[in-house]
Amino acid sequence: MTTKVRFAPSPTGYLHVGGARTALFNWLFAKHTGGKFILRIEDTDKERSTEEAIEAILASMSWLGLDWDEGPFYQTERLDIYQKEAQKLVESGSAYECYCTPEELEKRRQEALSSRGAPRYNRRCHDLSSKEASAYQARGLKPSIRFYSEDKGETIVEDLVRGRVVFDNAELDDLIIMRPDGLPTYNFAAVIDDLDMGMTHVIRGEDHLPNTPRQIQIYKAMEAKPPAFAHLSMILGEDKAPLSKRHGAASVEVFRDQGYLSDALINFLALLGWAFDDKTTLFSREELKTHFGLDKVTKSPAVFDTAKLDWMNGQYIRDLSDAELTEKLLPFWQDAQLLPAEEITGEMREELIFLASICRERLIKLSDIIGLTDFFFKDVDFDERAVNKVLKKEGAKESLEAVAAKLNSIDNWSHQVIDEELRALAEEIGIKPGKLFQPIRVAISGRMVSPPLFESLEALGKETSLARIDAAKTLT
RNA sequence: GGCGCAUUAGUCUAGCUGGUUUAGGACGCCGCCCUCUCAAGGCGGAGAUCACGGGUUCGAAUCCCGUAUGCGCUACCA
Repeated sequence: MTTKVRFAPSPTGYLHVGGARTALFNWLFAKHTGGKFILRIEDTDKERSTEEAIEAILASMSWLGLDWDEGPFYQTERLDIYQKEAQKLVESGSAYECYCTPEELEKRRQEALSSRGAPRYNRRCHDLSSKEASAYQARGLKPSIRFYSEDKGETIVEDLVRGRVVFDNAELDDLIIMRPDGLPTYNFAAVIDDLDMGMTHVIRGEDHLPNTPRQIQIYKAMEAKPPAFAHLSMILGEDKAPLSKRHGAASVEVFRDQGYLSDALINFLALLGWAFDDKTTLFSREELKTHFGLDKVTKSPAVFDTAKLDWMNGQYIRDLSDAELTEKLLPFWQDAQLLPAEEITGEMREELIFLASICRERLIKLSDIIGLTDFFFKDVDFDERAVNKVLKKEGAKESLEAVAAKLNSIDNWSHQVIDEELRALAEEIGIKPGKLFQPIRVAISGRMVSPPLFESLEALGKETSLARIDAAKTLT
C-alpha cells in the first residue's frame, strides 16, 4: 500500500513554525515511504480565512522546499461533497438537524459550567417532530446538523507516537458537523476529505488528539476505515508557553527575512521532536528522507531554541560556496540600499564574492552581512567609542602616518602584500602588530570590529583606503 | 470543573523489550590554544539525586500506582 499524507493548514495567518514542523514531518514521511504528500487549505472559517494568508502559506511552503504532489485543495470548493455526506448521515440516523441558536447554546453552556456540570449538548433537537421542525423553519430558522455520537463504551485511538489512548464515549457530545449556512465544521470536513482523498496516515499537532475519537466515530458511522494517526507535540517558546508572535519570530517568513537558510530551518525543525540516533545533529534533506520515521518521534513538547538554530544556520552558511553565498546575500544588500536593485555582473560581482568570502565565518544570519560590510559601500560612520579608544590614543596619529606612507608605496595591492608590508612596518617601528593594525581598522571601517583587515584594505582599494586613513588623522 | 497528553542538565535529545550508564551526543555556558579585531576552528571543563512520592524486583531513568506542574480539548476555530 502506498502511503498518502497531507498538511492541512487553515489560512488565518502566516505559516507558523509549528505548522511548518507538521508539514515537514508529513513531507518526510511521504518521501521516506515513497508516498504522496498533499496540501489542503482548510478555509471553512469564513471570518478568519484570508487570501493573503493563503499566499503567505504557499510562499513559505515553497521557500522551505516542501513541495506537494496534489493540491492545494480548498474546502470551500468542496461544499457540495460535505452537504451530500452530511445528508447521508442524517438519513442513516447518525446525524440530525438542530435548531438551537448559538445564543441559546452559549447560555446553557454557562449555566452548566456555573452549576459544576459538564457543558454538554443536551440533545434537545434530537427527537424533533416534523411539526416542530416546520415551526422553526416558519420562523426563518435554518438548522445546523449535529452528529449523533455514541455515548456508551469507549473509543480507542491507536496513536503512532503516543500509543493507545482511550476515551470514554460518555465524554463526547453531539458535535455540529454542518453550520446553518452550509459550511462544514472542522471535525467533519477533515474526516470527509481525509477519506475522499485517500489518506493512509494523519500526522498533525497534539491539539487534535482529543478530536480524534470524535472523528473515529464519524468514520464508523460512515462505515469507513479510519487512517492511522500520529500526533506531534507542541512547540514552545523560551518561557515554555506555546510559541506565538509574542515570542518574536514565530512565522517562517520572518526567519526567511532575517536570513536563515531554509536548509538550516528544516534541519532544526526536524530535530524538534525527532532524533535519528544519539550522535547526529546535521542532516541534509536526503539524509532526513532516508532516516525519518514516526517511531522515532518524541512525545514531549519542545522549546524552540533560537541559539541552536543560529549555530546551525552558521554551519549551513559555511557550507555554501562563495558564489552561492553571494547569491543569497544580494537581496540583503539590495534591501539595505547598499546595492542597486538591478542584476549585478562582471567585476562588481567578483568583488562581492570576495566580500562574501571574507565574511562567511562571521555570519550567523545572512542579514548580518549589512553591519559587517556597509563601510565598503558608503562613507565611514564612526563609532564614538572606537574613536576614543583607538584613534585618540597616544601615537595613533604617528602610526597612521607611517601606515599611509607604507601603503602608498605598495604597487601590487593585494592582501598578501599588504599583510607582509604592514608586519614589516610594525617591526621597524617596534610596536606590536595588533597595536598598529587597530587604528587602521577604525580608520577604514569606523569600528573596532571588522572583517579581516588586509582583505578589507584590498577590497576597498588603495585610493579609498589611503583617503580614509588620511581623513581619520583629523580625529586623533 | 471534566477528559486527555507530557515530565532525562538552561535548551534539543539518546537510552525506556529493567543490569554492559561512573546517564551518551548537540546547542548554550566557562577555560585554554590559534589569532590583526570579531568570528570560525581545535582542545578541555562545569552542568542531570533521570519532576516528586510510594511500590514491584536481588537490581529501575527504564515496569505499576499516586501527587505536582505544564499544555491541550471541552466552539456554528481549526
